[in-house]
Amino acid sequence: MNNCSQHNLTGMMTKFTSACRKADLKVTHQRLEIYRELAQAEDHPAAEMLYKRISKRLPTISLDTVYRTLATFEKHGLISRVPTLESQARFEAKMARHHHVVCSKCGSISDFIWSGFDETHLPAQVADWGKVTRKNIVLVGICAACAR
Amino acid sequence: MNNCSQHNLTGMMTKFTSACRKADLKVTHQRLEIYRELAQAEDHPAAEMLYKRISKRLPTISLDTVYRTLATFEKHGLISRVPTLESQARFEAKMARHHHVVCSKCGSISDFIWSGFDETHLPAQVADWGKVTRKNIVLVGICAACAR
DNA sequence: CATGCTAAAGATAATTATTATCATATCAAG
DNA sequence: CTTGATATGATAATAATTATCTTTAGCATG
Ligand SMILES: [Mn+2]
Ligand SMILES: [Mn+2]
Ligand SMILES: [Zn+2]
Ligand SMILES: [Zn+2]
Repeated sequence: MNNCSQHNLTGMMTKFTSACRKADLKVTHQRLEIYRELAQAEDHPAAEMLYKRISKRLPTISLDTVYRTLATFEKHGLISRVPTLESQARFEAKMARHHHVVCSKCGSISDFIWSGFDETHLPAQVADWGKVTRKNIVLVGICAACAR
Repeated sequence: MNNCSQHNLTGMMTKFTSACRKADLKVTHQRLEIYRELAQAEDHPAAEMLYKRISKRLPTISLDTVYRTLATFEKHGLISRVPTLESQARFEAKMARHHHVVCSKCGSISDFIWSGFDETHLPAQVADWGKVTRKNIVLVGICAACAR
């Protein structure tokens, strides 16, 4: 788990920049740093955590900017919010289809892929409900570290 | 969707009462009302929403009691918290295995069952991560009502 | 490469969601 | 009915997120 090293960062940054241009979003220093930090994070950080990490390099950034920027990115489909059981929102820049395991003890979130599931058709009753845009699996359990 | 009328309420209340006794939880008026309200709700209400509904019948109840009681119930496995993308926690008393569809427009949460999925084995990599206790699917999309 | 328009950032404060503290009330055992 | 432990309600605190408003800085244009 979590050993799939993220696609090359420089490539992601280039794509990010052009996506901003396309979406009429200004490519600011803050946005670049927030995106970069999230893109290289493997732990699905919350806004507060991202803020702490970015502050080291960019001490003038405000927490509010992090929140607003994440919301903007999400709206434009540049990042996504991870479904969780806690009250704090968690984010990721990895947009490739994958799923999550959450440790109910330490709150860590890890990725896993399951193409077999991705290819399966949803049960018929779901079609009546409306139009599904994302299929996420959220496993909950106790990670190896927490199980000691 | 959502047409599976909840198992008979009286039965749920009886089971709830004996579960409380077994767990050394006092069977208070408030706990009964909170559980009853949640058991008959089909919409996975947040604490605030439950509070509003219960207040009509029990005007002296406090929001804090609702929060504490839900936390207690959850700890004892009497109810569960629904994974969501929003910052407000949502709950349900239905403990039978099932999954959720979330409307990203109106925030409504509906149930669906998928025994085919429930019986499938998880991919091998997950076993290395730790011990999984719950497998939830969270579909995100636009419900028929919101799609107009 | 200066100028000006406009979106974005930062400071500040306000909301919203949830949790803690503590005095009083209530459950349930004897 | 008395008693002792627990739960509740009042109050206040904390955590998470969002709004307002002034200043700053992308970036298009000449
Ligand atoms: Mn992920
Ligand atoms: Mn449900
Ligand atoms: Zn853990
Ligand atoms: Zn809807």
